[in-house]
Amino acid sequence: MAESTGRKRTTSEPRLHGEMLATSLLAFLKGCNAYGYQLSQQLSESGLPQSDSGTVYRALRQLENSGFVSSFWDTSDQGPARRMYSLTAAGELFLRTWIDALNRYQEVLTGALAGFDVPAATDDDSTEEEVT
Amino acid sequence: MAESTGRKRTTSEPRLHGEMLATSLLAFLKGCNAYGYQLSQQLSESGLPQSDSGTVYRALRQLENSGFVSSFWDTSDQGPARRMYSLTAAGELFLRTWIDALNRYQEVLTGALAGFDVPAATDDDSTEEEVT
DNA sequence: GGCAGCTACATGCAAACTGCATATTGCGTG
DNA sequence: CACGCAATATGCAGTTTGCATGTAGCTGCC
Repeated sequence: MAESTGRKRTTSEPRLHGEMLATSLLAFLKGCNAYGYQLSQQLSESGLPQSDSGTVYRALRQLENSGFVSSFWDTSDQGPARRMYSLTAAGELFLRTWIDALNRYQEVLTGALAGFDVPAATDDDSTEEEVT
Repeated sequence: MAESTGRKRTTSEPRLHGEMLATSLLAFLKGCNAYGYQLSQQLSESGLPQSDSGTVYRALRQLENSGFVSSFWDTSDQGPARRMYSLTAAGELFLRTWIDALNRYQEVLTGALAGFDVPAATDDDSTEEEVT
């Protein structure tokens, strides 16, 4: 319609993307093989931030280029052909490595809050309550 | 054409960036105020993936534009002036919200490795499965 | 038949982001 | 002085992303 050339970052919610999107996809594929549309919907129902379907398809392609997933065209069912993805050994290894890094990351975040108020502490916590 | 100008994506390690960098910075600032160089070094020693110092400075600027941190020039010590950052209330709220999303994200990842089905994720943590 | 609507994947574009190099200023030291 | 470190900042080109849009196959409905 009007001059809508500047589209990025308007008033929308945050979207899942980047490495967190990629690793979420790998995690879903660890459970069972799936295709893009299906994964996109699983993400919508996962409680994570929403993700753009175009970004999901591109992320899957990149994961394939990196060797973390493999794909083939599935025409066994009706409807448009589906590109079925499955996790490779390299993808699973990457996922595990990522989870290790994620634990350190989470330590940094929760460690910062630890001295103030952490409702559901991971381990023991002394008497440290709301500080206002 | 130019053979030395294209420097991206050669053979380097993964770097911390994006929202994970931003939230790590917020977490450090939750503990105490700090300036960019200092934060950049804390990140280097944190066990997280390394981060580029230029990216750190730009991330801090963006956090300030978003209202999550505030800054002032500190010239009390010797040496070049330091831009001191401190966490704002909005930044702390954002950090907490992010940690909530992070927990869901981590459930997705670890749930995938745990055993393909996490039906009762409420309070069924009596036994810990070891997945070989 | 016509056609709207859903499924499933893909891409064009401009804005945003990133890695690397480099520039700048202030200070200390041999 | 020349050099290096501390501390911040930016230019550049390649990459990623959000949003819109386009393609094609199938179903339901009149």
